[in-house]
Amino acid sequence: MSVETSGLIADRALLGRTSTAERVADVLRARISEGFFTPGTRLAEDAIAGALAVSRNTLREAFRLLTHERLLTHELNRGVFVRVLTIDDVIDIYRVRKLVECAAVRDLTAPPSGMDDLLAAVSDGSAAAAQSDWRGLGTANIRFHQVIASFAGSPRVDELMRGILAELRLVFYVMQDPRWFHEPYLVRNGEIAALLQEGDGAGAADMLAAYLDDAERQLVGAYSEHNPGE
Amino acid sequence: MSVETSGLIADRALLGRTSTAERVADVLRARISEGFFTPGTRLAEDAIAGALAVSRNTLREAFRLLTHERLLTHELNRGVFVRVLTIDDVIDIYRVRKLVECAAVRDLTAPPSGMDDLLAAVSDGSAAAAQSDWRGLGTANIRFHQVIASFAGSPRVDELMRGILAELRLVFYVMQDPRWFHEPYLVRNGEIAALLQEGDGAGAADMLAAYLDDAERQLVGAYSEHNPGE
DNA sequence: ACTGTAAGGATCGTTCAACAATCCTTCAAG
DNA sequence: CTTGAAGGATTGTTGAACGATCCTTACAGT
Repeated sequence: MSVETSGLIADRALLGRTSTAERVADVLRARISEGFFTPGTRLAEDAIAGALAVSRNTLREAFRLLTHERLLTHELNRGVFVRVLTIDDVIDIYRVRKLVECAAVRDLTAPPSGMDDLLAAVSDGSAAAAQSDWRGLGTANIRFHQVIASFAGSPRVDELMRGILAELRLVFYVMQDPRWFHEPYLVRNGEIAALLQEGDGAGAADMLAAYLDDAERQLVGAYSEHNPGE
Repeated sequence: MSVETSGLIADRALLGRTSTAERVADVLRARISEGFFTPGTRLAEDAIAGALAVSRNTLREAFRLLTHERLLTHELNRGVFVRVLTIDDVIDIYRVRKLVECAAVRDLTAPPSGMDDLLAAVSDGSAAAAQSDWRGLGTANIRFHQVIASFAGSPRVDELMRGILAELRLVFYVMQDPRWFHEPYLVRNGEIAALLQEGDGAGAADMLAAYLDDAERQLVGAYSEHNPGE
């Protein structure tokens, strides 16, 4: 190479433009996670293709992406629907979270890089709670755990966690009253962060496990009550 | 319900027929994992659509699926290619395997259900090795670890593992001499299975960690030698 | 009241053809 | 050896079309 190009390889990602199908998927993903499309809603091809001004074929590519992310379910000849999670799904999601999040922190003996992101998520949560912004509290809480998983230092774990938490959001928007669900865990997030800053990964892992058990219990309880069947 | 239907819910999956795009994805996935399409190969839309007698649109849906599974990469306006793993990918794959497989067995205190599948994988591997069927040995080895992950009892972990191991196969077919890579681990698989049968999950987890460290080292060494760049 | 059948409309599944946008190759010029 | 331009090839996206499947409604039949 004649000139210094090594500084540019980090910019490659910026060049990776995005196709229409992916942008459509982004829009739908955002709409779903914001609760605009609630679980169980059917997404008709003609209607949505028309509304977004894309062709049905392109929309179907986007549907395939989101179906693979488990945000949509696809029933042959019936269309795609926003996923409705069963209790088993919720249980499994927490199984994965316990496995991943605890393993990500258990072997830590020093505050990992990215610790500031974790503290930022905690303080953002506090700020949101102080303003009674319960939706913001939920977002901060989710980011907290995303950062926890990132301590594994693995892109694949990050992506897994992103998907798992996106699924979990499907539940949050089914039940009203996010305050009731998110507020109790604000303090515990702070305690976990403190343990990690002291380099006590094992202690943080134990506390996380208890945390997740409680959250799962609470969620399953509310869910089976809200959805007596199944 | 007037009749006993609870036994039928397990059959629902059988009813879920499959679309053309998914069948096409199945074909391509099999071709990739069998080494027919080697990493780096470009999959031209016209050629493959014609060969499989499906339309380009349907084929593109299949491409999207496989891209999301990380078996293909998609470059805008250039087409899709069979994924070529970098050393960082290999390292990350083993990071995930260590995290998942060890966590799946560490807390076991009794031989889990599915233990027979594990033993079957071991004996299948032995049988394949006895016949110098190195490809069969590799398959048995992969199944062994798939079963290990299944001890987590989580469908999502199962799917994650399926994807991770499918990615790993991309490496196996790049390097020749599967015997050299798979044979040394046959004995260790047996030892791990024995520990699990004694209910010593922690011991099995430790041995798995060492196993995976060795395999990663060996693979990275061979890979950087085969691929000096990067 | 319950089951079965038939017709109709709506939506999905898939294909095909077309065209613009982008990339790759070739080749000539500097 | 690099730059630029022309040309062909492939992808990205659209629109229309048609058969297949599902849903709804209506109409019997028991």
